Amino acid sequence: MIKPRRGQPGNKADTRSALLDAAEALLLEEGYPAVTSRRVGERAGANSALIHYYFESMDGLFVELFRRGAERGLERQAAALQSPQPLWALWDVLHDHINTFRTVEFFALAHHRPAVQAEVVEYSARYRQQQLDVLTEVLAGYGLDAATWPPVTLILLLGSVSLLLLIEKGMGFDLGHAEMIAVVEREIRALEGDRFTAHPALARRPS
Amino acid sequence: MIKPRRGQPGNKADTRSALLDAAEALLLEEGYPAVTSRRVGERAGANSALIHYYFESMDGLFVELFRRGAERGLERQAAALQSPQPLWALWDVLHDHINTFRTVEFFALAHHRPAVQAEVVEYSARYRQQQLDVLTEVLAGYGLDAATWPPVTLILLLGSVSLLLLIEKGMGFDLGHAEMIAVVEREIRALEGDRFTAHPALARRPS
DNA sequence: GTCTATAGCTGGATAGAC
DNA sequence: GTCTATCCAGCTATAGAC
Repeated sequence: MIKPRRGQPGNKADTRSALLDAAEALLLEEGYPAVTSRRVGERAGANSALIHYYFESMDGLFVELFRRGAERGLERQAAALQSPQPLWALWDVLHDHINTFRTVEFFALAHHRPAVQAEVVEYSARYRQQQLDVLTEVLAGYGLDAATWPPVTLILLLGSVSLLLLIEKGMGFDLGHAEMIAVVEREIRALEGDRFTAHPALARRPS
Repeated sequence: MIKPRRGQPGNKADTRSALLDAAEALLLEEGYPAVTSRRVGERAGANSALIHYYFESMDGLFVELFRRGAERGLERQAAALQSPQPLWALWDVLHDHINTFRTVEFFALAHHRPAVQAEVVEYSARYRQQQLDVLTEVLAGYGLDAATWPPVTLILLLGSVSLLLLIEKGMGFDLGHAEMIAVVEREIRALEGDRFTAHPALARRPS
């Protein structure tokens, strides 16, 4: 449990990862303005000058950080979509607050760092396309009329509702949230039936 | 059309407003990180020290700026809700990209300025309550079953969809947006009938 | 690879003249 | 009220020793 410092034996070449990990922790705990070269270096137990050695610039660090998280998210979503109940699984993934917090911070960052924006747009398209590829067939299998409810609209509804709910909840405001969640889950149930297993987040929570 | 400088006759005591206007312009054009004391002062044709004279701190400026805009928005929303077609009118108001951009910037700001967060939460509640007060009756009048579709859920759906669409559009990403808008407007039409008048934004646009 | 040291800039805030 | 001048802090980035 000793926090290893860089440059010691046994910790060779993962300074790069340590910097990314430190940046991610700061991003989640305090938001992107807290992700400065000095603080990232300090938190990683390394020198801030190394950020420029590994990533060229703060822009490079942010882009790399976003990519790493987005790739993980895509894999996680792909796994969820392969569940026997892809709608429930997708709802659970979207409803994860850590993921959403990350997303919101990068949306905000994208406003002012063109390099980040390009990355966010590219991965947004990949996320949505992946959802579409799987759910188009699944929803047709549920007997949903694609002319009336194009799959992409259900995807957007799920995504937008969970985003807004999590943003608001993060600020300590939740007027109407319970009703909204009840309605969403009722509609999922109408298509996909009752959840087979418990909500992963609940299952993971110690009783 | 001459940009007046502070301190000249005929422009007496509105330096305060000029500072707020400058801050707002910067916020909308470049996002909140561009709203610095120096730049606000410069843009307002005034001295940056005056920000501390009028608002005590940058925090004070942001809070005041948010309040001013939020009050205007509330009035605008109240007017929309009194329309003969309140759902169409609300959809139009929510769909306004300037307003939404403002909102998103302040959501982001709220993450790191507790004073701003408190303000955002308070006004969020007032917005939603105002929507509820009017639409609860209206929707009942349309014959909508409140047990199945509580009014607050429709309000949240409209709000969340327009927020996500505008965020994405702002980044140059709009996969599925057309389908989503078509579905939303179809559902509004089912409740409230065809729009009586053209979309205000379209009506305002020069041919 | 990792460090120290530092240049160069921009920010918020305040003191005090007018 | 409005300005100038200034303090102090924090940031990114780079040069160069080890």
